[in-house]
Amino acid sequence: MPELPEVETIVRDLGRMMVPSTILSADVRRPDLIVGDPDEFAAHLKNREVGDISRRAKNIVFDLKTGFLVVNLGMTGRLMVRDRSEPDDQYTGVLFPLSDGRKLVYRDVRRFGSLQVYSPAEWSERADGLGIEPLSDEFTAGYLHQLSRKSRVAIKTWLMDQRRVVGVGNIYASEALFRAGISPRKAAGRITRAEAARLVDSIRGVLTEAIEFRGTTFLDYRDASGESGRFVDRLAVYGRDGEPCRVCEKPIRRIVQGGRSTFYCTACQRS
DNA sequence: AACGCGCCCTGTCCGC
DNA sequence: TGCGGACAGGGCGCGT
Repeated sequence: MPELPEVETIVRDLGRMMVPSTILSADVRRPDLIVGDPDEFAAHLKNREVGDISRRAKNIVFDLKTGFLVVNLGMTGRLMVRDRSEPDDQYTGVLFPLSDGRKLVYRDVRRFGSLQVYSPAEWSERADGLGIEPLSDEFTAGYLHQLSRKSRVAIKTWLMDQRRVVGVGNIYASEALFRAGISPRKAAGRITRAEAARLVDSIRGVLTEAIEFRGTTFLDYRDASGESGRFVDRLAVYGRDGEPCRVCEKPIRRIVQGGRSTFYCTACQRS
């Protein structure tokens, strides 16, 4: 569900709302969400001070000083801070009562998300194995161009593979390719150096703007207060099958790549 | 090695 | 109205 801008929005909200704070315990209602032993998970979360909350790829990372709580929202996961008295529903996966009378709630209808506790060494190894951050200085035209050389998959599918560049999912892959004027069907290995430069700028631009608008609520996404993201109004192609292109007015087309919907303008994205 | 596919799970919508 | 199929911001593990 959530891509980099949505996760970043939640991380910034949670930072304001719960740093510092203390997690009293973990009430695991849906054990299949926990990677590893749910009992060990709960044991590690007894009276843990939250030192820092950050993002790596699409993961929300709580620094508990003794280790890291890492939350991946999957498609429908939500992390919210609520008053302890507010009711929970059947989709509540894990409840974390806080020492100040509030609670951190993980809720997930489809349960594709996951929560895991890592030791500092385990987390640093895992984080090192992820692709680079698109908003970091490492993400350059040279990097993208070089790495895409040997791939024959479509560039849209390539962008969504988290082993090279993280954070870009189904919505922003389509949006970035539209901004760059590149067809989503073009083989990654045929992207030119100039196109790579445009794509890097487009990815950076669309992710940055989406963060400013607090993410895209297409269906399920909510921020840490339960509010929708406003970038949905700015989407150029995603979910606009048959509607006129905002630039040339030709109808936006939907195709399926790797089992996922892709949206693009056949006129504006010819290369 | 890279790639394509199936699967995890629940809800909603659309066509017959 | 009922039912089957497609589809929904992700990611992992498998076989080729």
